[in-house]
Amino acid sequence: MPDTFDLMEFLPYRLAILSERVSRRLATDYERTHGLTVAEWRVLVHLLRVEAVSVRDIRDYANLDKPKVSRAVARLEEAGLVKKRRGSGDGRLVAISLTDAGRATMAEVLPAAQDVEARLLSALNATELKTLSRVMEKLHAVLDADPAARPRTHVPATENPDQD
Amino acid sequence: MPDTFDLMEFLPYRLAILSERVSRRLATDYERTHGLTVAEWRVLVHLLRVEAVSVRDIRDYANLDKPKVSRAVARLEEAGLVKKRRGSGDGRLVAISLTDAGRATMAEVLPAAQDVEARLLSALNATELKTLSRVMEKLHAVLDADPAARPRTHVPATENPDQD
DNA sequence: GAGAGATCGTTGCATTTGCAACAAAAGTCA
DNA sequence: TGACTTTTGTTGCAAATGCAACGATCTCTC
Repeated sequence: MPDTFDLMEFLPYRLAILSERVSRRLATDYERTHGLTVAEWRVLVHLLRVEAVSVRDIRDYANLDKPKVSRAVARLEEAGLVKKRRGSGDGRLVAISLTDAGRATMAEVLPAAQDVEARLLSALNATELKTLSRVMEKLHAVLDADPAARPRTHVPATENPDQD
Repeated sequence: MPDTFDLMEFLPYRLAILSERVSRRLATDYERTHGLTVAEWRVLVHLLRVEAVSVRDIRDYANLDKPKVSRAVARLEEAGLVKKRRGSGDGRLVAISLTDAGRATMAEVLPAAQDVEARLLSALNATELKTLSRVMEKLHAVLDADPAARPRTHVPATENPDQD
C-alpha cells in the first residue's frame, strides 16, 4: 500500500468534484427560479429536440433510471409543463411531449444554462476543447472495454467508422 | 430559444455522465468486497495520509458535507475500521484515525482503485493528461469567479504563483 | 391463437440525502 | 466574569434515491 495516495490527484475524484460543482452551479438557476430538479431539467431538455418520446427514450438519452424519469415526468405533468398520452400503436409506450407552458419555461431557463456553459467554454481555447472531448471519449472507451463498468446508454455517432 | 440544443454536447452534462460512470466503476469494487460507500471510501483514503483529523478536515478535503462525514465515520467506527477520541485541547474536535483493521482494509481495496485509475490514465498520452489537468483547473477557475457557484473547499497549491 | 418470455412504465420500500436545528465548547469583548 | 457570537459535530426530518416487484402489453413460437 503506497503511503502516498492523494485523493486530490486521483483522477476519478477530480472528475467527481468538478462535475458536481458544475452541476450544482447549473442547478442553482433552474432550481431557484422554477423549482426544477436535475432529472426534470434533463427531461425537458430532451423534449426540446423531439416531438414525443417514451420513458425509455428519455432514460437512455438523459442517463436516468426508469423510476426517476417516470416520477420526473409525473411532476412535470402536474406542473403543466409536459403532457402525456398513451401511445397509439404500442399500448405500453407513453408519448411525452412539451406543452406551450413547458416550452415557455425552457425559453426562460435555457439562456442561463447556456451562459454558464459559455463562460466555462470561454476559458478554453480551441485546442483544449478538442483535447477535452477526445480525452473524455477515450476514458469512456476504457470503461466500454471493462465488463465491470456500466455500459453507456448512448454511444455517440462515430466520426471515423473505419478504425480497427 | 435555439431549436438545436443537444444535451449530448452540453459540457456540464458530458462531465456528469463521465464522472458518474467512473465513480460507479470504482465503487463497484469497494462496495462489493467491503460494503463501503463513496463517503466511507473517501474518509478512509484521507485518513491514510494523516495521523488524526477532525470531521471538518475530512469535510474540506474529501468534499463531503458535515452530516455525511459524521455518519460515515460512525459506520466506520462501528465496523472497527476507524477509532475516534475526543480531542485533547479543543474539546469540540474529534480525533479520527485508522485502526489496524482499517489499514488492512485499505491495503485490500486500494490496488483495485489504482488499477482502475491506471487503466484510465493509460489511455491518455502525456500531453492529453497535462491538458486535462489544465482544463479542469481552468473550469474550476471560472466557477471560482462566479458568486453563484459553491466555493471550493480545497484549492490546489499553485505551481506558478506568478501569473496575472 | 395459446402460452412463454420479454418489455414498458409505475409503485413500494428501505436507505440515503441535504438542509436546518441543535447542544457543547471555544472565542470575543466589555 | 459574563453575555454574545462563532465553531464543531450530531441529530431530526422531509424529500430523493436505487432497486426490485408488479401489472399491462407486446412478441415469438409452436
